[in-house]
Amino acid sequence: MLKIIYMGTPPFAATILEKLCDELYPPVAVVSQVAKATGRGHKVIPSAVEDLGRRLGLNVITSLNVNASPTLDVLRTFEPDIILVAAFGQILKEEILSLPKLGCFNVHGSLLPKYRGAAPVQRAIWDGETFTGITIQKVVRKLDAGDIVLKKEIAIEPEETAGQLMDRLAHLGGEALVESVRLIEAGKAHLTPQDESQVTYAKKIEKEDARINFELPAHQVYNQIRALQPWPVAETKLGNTRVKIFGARVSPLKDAGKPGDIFTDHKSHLTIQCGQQTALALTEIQPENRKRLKIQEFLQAFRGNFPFNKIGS
RNA sequence: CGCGGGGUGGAGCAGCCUGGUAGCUCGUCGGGCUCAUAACCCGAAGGUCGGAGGUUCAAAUCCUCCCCCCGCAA
Repeated sequence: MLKIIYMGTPPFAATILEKLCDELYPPVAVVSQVAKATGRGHKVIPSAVEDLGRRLGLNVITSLNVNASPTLDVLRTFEPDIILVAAFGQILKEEILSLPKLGCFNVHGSLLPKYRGAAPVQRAIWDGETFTGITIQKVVRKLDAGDIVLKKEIAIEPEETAGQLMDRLAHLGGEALVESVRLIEAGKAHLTPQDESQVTYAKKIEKEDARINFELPAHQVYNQIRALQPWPVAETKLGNTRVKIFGARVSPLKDAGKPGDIFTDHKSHLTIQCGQQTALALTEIQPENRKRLKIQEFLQAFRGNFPFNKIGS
């Protein structure tokens, strides 16, 4: 029986852990980030992986730093054959990488060497890619630069958000990981080096990435809106109110105006002029402190007298 | 005990400060107009104003506690 240590934190990693257990590869230990006081009222909520691990009766370890001796010492006692990592959120140092006989392997949400880094799914959507995938790679000291065990491709739907794609990738990632573990266990894995000339990076998404720039063409804004769900969600300002944009579609332009100009019938649609003669019709938005509203519902509050003719700051 | 906004017919909101007949924009149902319509006109149904106490002649409105939703920050 293969002794596996699994490291992961968010729902993406939990989905993969579930698959692993379903396929009779339950880890001897699960490592996750420590639950922090978070959210409204600073409630302490365990990570998705910690939560699932406990529900499945697995041996769950939470650690602020797996590379530090208290946790490291515990991990050693398991004498793992292999360590599997998915969206864990900590960089593994040499002591860990050399711990398991078969090595450490990672589930990455892109087709490496493209989109190395923290936000491969979001960046792929933002860039308007039409397909992406999962790569199972050996973990090395350089981030996401390890040899590849296998890749699985998937199409990105035209209206798909990062959250939806992430979900699908998690399932694909589970399959890819199980397949890889079988290969590795049987000694049949062929590790392929990455083509360094094709490398691109997927920079971490920051809160500041949320601000929409309507000078850009509508399709780019639209991609941003899809890429930033469920977090941090693309936003702009309407008067003094911050407004998150959840849904929109590129719209044929009827009137010409400056980027940020609003065209509305005060009733059923609200279209914004974007750059390069394009326009974006908002379909679902959320003003701060309110819930998500279809554009018709939002406009209703104004009773046919929507007072703004510009959006953005 | 992190900061803040909100819960009013099926939907979205106003009214609350300065207590005194439940309002607006829609939707629904019925009727009319129209070649026709998600358009227009007429009419109707639908709410113990999140819950529980309290103050008052009188509470959506003022006070107390509780529940739920949301934004920020982390």
